[in-house]
Amino acid sequence: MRIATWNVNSVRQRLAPLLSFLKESNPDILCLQELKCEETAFPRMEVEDAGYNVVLHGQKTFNGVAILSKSPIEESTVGLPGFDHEGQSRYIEAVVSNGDAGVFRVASIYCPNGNPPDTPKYAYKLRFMKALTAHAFALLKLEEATVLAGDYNIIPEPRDAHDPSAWVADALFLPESRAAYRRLLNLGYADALRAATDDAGLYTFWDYQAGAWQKNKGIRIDHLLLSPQAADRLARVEIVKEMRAGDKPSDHVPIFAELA
DNA sequence: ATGACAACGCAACGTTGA
Repeated sequence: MRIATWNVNSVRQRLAPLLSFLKESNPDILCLQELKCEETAFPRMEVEDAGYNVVLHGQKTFNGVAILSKSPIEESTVGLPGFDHEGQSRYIEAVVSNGDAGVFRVASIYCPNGNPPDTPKYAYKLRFMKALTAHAFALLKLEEATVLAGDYNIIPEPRDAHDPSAWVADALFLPESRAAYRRLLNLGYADALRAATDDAGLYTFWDYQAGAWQKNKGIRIDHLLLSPQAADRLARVEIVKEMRAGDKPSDHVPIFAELA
């Protein structure tokens, strides 16, 4: 069972790379973030023709999250429970029965960026993380194979940035942000990549500006968090780095967890 | 060298993102 997450930075601009990713990488489940369109503008027919069921929470211009699944989606909920999202579409959760692989609960999450830190945007980010942590704690009690996947907009550790010193005052790397991420891990969720490797220099985002990709000045901010029941089955993690080098790339690349 | 990007809405350039 292969589950991936990808911030596409506009699903309409990324339709060709998305369809080629579905065909070549063949994920069973794919979580998307930053759709940047309302549900009526989502390329549903193209995605369904590629063999996927879809649930999504769209929004004009900004945000927007989706879950794509080869197997039928049995139930889905829109929005982070207990959180006043103020009109921002950043969370969708679904239960998928994946044949012999069993039942999975999956969330596609687009955590707020939070910059600049001295504004309400940062307070919103921390408030989102607090609500996410409370919900993640409640989900643990279900004792299911759960994957909380998405763009967390948090660099967990210095080894997750090409130049950590450049990020010390940024909402993505401030101590409060990193502590909020650690609180999720401390509940008992595993950061899939860190369960697989200790290597530094593994990134999921490279800025469009200043040749960041060519210089490999990246950061790791897209994460798959696994409940104990999911983590027990983790076989492999892969960052699909080559997607950043393709035509009209997103500034993020997909990351996969393969569960046995 | 102090610039360098992309997407949106909407038809000029300000806002947002990271």
